[in-house]
Amino acid sequence: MPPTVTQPRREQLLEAAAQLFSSRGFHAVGIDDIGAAAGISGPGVYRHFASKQALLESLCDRAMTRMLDGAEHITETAGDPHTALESLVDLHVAFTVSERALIGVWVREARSLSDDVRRSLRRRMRAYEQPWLQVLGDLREDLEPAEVAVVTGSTLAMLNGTAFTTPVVEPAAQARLLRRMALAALLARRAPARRA
Amino acid sequence: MPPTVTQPRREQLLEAAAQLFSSRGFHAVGIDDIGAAAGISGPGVYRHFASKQALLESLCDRAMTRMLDGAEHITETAGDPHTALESLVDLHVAFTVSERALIGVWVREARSLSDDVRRSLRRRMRAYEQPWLQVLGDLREDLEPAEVAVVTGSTLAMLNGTAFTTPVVEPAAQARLLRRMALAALLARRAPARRA
DNA sequence: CTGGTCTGTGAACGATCGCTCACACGGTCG
DNA sequence: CGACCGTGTGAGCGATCGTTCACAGACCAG
Repeated sequence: MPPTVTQPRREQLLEAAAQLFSSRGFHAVGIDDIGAAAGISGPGVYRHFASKQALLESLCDRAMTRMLDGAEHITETAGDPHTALESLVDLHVAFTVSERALIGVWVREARSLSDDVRRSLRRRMRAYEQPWLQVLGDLREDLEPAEVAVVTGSTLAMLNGTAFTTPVVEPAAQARLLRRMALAALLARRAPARRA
Repeated sequence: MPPTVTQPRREQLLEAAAQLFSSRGFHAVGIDDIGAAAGISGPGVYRHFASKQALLESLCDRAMTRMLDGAEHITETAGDPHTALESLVDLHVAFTVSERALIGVWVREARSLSDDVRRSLRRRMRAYEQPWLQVLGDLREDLEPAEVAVVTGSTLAMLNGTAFTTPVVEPAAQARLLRRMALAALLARRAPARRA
């Protein structure tokens, strides 16, 4: 076994909190639980974070930052709309696989944020959705802008939903399935292809 | 205006709790809030429910019962697999529209239930998904059973996800969109139909 | 009228929990 | 060495909140 490089305490706390908040919920997790999961106990957490709220804010901020970092990279290398959409889907699917806990926290615990922080994060979320709306608006001229938004939001909800179910197939296979489903949902026009 | 028939207090409490739990979260809502929203105050709630937990259990039980009631009705009148699947989708879409609050409570607050109750409800949820797995297994011979389960769960997650977003188009239009997306996602095989 | 049940109230209790505080230990610097 | 700083601890405070309790009015039966 290679020598285990111990992460800085702050990082341990963030990962512990992500796991705990995601599985048990923000209000059901105590400061003592978080500290214990990171190897210290109780009030030691306050040497690294100002409050339990601040921990939650750091987690949601981190989730949003990581999503935006990837999305920015996509829009730069934009090809034709269809491949761009495929790239966006692939990116988000990969994110739901690699950052399950962060997704779960963001989706389920955003309500527990202060109004200011929640508004700010929602703004950044809209920025994340912007390329989706742009690309899908080009591909789906049969839809009004509001409908494009609904389709985008529902697709993201489907992908994010995997953070709430225990995985039952290997991650790669699940990613392929989700990719196909997402693209089908995004591009579904009237009279979906029906096979004999 | 017809004379307003005042609902029994117990029903007022359930609806108030559904709204509050769904929008603010179980732990963030106080007994006083629930009572106030139902026209009584604080401890009066305990004349109708044994505890706050019991209220949550009643709500989740009600959500599951209403879902199962409808699903049972479908499997009786089963036609060919494809129309059966369409009926299942239509039913669930209608449910997400008419029972937004209950869906939100069930999806986000199931963690706050006792282990016993949660297990029982999860069992009933599997019963609800059973016809989906049956029908979809017939239609998608390219998938293994575990994959059929993933596709079903993801589709339901997409539909349920609408409980978390403020509706932006009229309900009927949203229902049509969701129906088409769900069917496309459920039936998406490799190489989704690509248009010029 | 009298006794009983149902439903409501305000006051208060008890437990939980986020958070603060006084203190301790190990490093580093002058 | 001694001062300081970063990091940890256990004890305890203060507030919130679910819950209980004693009591009161409405309604009904006998």
